Amino acid sequence: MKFYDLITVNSNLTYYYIYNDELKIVRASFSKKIVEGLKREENPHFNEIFKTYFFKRKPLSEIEYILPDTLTDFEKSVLEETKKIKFGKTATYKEIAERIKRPKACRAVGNALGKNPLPVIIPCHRIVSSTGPGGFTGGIWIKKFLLKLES
DNA sequence: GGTCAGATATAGC
DNA sequence: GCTATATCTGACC
Repeated sequence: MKFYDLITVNSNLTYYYIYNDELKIVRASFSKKIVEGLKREENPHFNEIFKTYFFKRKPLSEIEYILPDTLTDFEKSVLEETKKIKFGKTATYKEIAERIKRPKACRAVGNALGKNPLPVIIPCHRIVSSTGPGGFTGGIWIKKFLLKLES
């Protein structure tokens, strides 16, 4: 059984997350679409963690989550490296590519991050292009908002 | 400013 | 199944 809950960040930004009965996050998004058909079950534990991040601007606590097993090793590596980026820091697509021994696979890195099932928890917004802000699924303004939040 | 490289997914044949 | 095309890019021409 899966449930979801949400955090209202501001008037036009809401963070939705889905968790299972083992209290592990399985999916998150800034779009309402991923939670359609699911039952909302408020969860004080996760709620508190996300509130601390969004409103007190503190690093996200360790959160238990499950990555879909449909991800390839390459994608898992990308997400793992991304997760190592500290609060307030940024990295480039190239740096991630180099860390997973694929220095020329920077474009593939972008692709993997674009499919990131757990935005914020896996801080894909901290990955920027060397030529500009890069992109962000759902809107670049969300990325800018998150970076500003951490600055 | 165009092109190609790298991993993957999806669409079309 | 294979080819073409599209991605949150970067390097080299």
